[in-house]
Amino acid sequence: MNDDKLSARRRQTRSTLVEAGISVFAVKGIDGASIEEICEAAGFTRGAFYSNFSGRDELILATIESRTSHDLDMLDATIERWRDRLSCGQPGDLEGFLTEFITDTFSQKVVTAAEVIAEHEIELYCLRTPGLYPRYAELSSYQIERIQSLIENAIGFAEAAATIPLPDLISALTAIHSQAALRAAAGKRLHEKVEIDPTQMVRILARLLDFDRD
Amino acid sequence: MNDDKLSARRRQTRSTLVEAGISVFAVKGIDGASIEEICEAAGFTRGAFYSNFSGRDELILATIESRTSHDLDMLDATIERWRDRLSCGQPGDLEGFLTEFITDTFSQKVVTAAEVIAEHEIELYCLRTPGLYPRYAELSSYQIERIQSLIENAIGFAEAAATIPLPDLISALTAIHSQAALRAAAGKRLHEKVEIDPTQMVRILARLLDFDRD
DNA sequence: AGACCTCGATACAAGAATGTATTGGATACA
DNA sequence: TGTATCCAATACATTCTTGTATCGAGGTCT
Repeated sequence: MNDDKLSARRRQTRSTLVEAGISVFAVKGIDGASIEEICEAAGFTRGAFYSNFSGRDELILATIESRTSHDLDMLDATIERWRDRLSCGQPGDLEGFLTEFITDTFSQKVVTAAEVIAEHEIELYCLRTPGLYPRYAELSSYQIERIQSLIENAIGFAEAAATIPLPDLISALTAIHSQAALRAAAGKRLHEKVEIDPTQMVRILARLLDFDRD
Repeated sequence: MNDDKLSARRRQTRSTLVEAGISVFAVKGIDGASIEEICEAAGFTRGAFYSNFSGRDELILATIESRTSHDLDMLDATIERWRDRLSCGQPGDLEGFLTEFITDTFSQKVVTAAEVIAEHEIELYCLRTPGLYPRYAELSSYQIERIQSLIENAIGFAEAAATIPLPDLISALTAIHSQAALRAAAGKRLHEKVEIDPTQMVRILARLLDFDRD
């Protein structure tokens, strides 16, 4: 987690290995991928790997740390953007507003098909690896917090109210997004970007809100 | 798929291996589980395994065939039950009706934590295994068909109309269910049963329908 | 420039997993 | 009872994977 102490070279190597891991995991699964394969994909040898990580689990750990930290930055930036927006006027048309909101919140999260698949793979891996689960759960909860904050803002801005408990609303949206991403990734080549049509989520979100406007 | 030609003994062995596979997959992941481990869990040796399956993929295939055929039977039975109900009266209170419907449709599907996790594991494995994906997709689509049929019935019975396209409605419900099942399975021991509180799904479904009643 | 240090490559040993070929016990059948 | 068949156990050869211990190139500091 603390990359700070590491030399630039080392940081670069680690990050290359992490990226390679994602690519290989998407094809072979986490346990199906040998350390050797990952190193090969990264252009290193196993020597480099074991000099940087104690083993597979530590690579996974580095992967979720890096991924989450990136996602959190994106979410925080989005929160900022929407906070600004709060002060400068009306939402305009509802459809457009929600579409923009959903796109902003969810679509920056993941890009290539490989990343989507690897993310699901990692989720399961952490679920069944006691040493990894607590950290995974912690990092997930940070993301949920941010998303909740975003949704609260947006709802307030739209002068609306959630008609179901907020946690349920959020988990529904993330579930739908996560499934949609996986479906979209299924067909594609690994490095194709995954585009998720926001209309399903928009429609559902719209239906789960009450609008006080007259 | 055609167990018909097999002797009872052979059928029993295969099914034991399939069950053992599910247990082991849930702990080790599909690629993390050695054939040996699966056999050990089943009380057989590798000789039995290779006498029954050509390799890991064929075991997975047998697993999804067996699982799906069971699920389809359940769904068909549920469809029957609801068709009967159509003829014998009013839905009564809406909340109760939807709760019963959701429970009926989704809750019989999966039982233990191990099964939930293994199911997700298998989904990803099939996604990245070209030889398995077509069959997996085919079997999934049968299930979707049944669920769609159920939902159509229920909506009609409740004298309601979906306010978003039916496929979107269904995929939303399955996504929510699937995520809820995984979350519920996460904490538990492998053979504990997973209970999914239907209220989230009920509330959302209710919000996604328009009721023509007066 | 020279000594030091960092970091990845190489070589090696040990262990794990796979798949096959063969064996032996049980069961069905005549 | 004898015999043929089926099916899982055993034994074995091979390949894959892992982790460590060592080496050496390239950079850094004085």
